[in-house]
Amino acid sequence: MDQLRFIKGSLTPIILKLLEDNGRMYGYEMTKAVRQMTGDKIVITEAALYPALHRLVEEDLVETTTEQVGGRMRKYYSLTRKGKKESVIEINSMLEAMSSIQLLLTKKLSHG
Amino acid sequence: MDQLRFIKGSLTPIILKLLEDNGRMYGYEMTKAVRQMTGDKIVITEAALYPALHRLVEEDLVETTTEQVGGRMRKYYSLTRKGKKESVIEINSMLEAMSSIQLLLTKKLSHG
DNA sequence: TGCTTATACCTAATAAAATTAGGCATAAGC
DNA sequence: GCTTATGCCTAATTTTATTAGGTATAAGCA
Repeated sequence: MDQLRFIKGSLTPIILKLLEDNGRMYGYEMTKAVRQMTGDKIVITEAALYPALHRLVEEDLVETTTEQVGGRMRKYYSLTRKGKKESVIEINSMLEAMSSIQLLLTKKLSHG
Repeated sequence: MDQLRFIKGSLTPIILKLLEDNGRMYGYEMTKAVRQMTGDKIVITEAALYPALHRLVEEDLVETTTEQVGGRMRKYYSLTRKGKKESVIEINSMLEAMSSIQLLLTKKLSHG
């Protein structure tokens, strides 16, 4: 069981879903959560995650609060009001698209 | 019913599936086939398709034969022996990845 | 006849998003 | 004292699609 291909474009909806379900999370926690929940099948690297989070902040879908925990800083990310609306759309749009692709890849594509 | 988001990375497996099922096809035919089969929900543009086909030829997964039909040239693409093996892997890998992402986006992602 | 649409191939420039390959620092485990 | 885990991040590159076209033949219709 090695790691699956990571589907490009799925990172943003995954982040939004995590925040939708958990209220707030910090980056490192997200990477661990996804690994754990998928048994390492889906691995979100920090190099992909942080730029994606910063994009979401830029788009005003996500906001941050920073806290000191132990001797380290933790930056919590959570959905803005706009982000809560958009995440529903984004997640459903991704799911619909994947269903169509699955159909294409599953059924016999005879043509002619 | 407008057009869905196109999932990045799905184009190659879709091409391979089309060729697997139909033996050989030409580019324009593929764009029409996918539109028709998905009711325009998935639209493969020629600007994405042709570079992808050329990449597959470069990788020796796909080969071409050119025929004159009417007054126009048609370039047929088909799987090489290597392409037939790889397409099974590629398609299954994509399907597995999508299943995992669907689970992530569907179930409650509580953490902690 | 002349205009538009369909067929059929393609490229160039750009943008978007991930990968590769790190850096930096604190804390915990052995 | 060394390694692993926690926790943030960036820069350069690569991959892949989008935007915006070009070229040409054939068919449909007014």
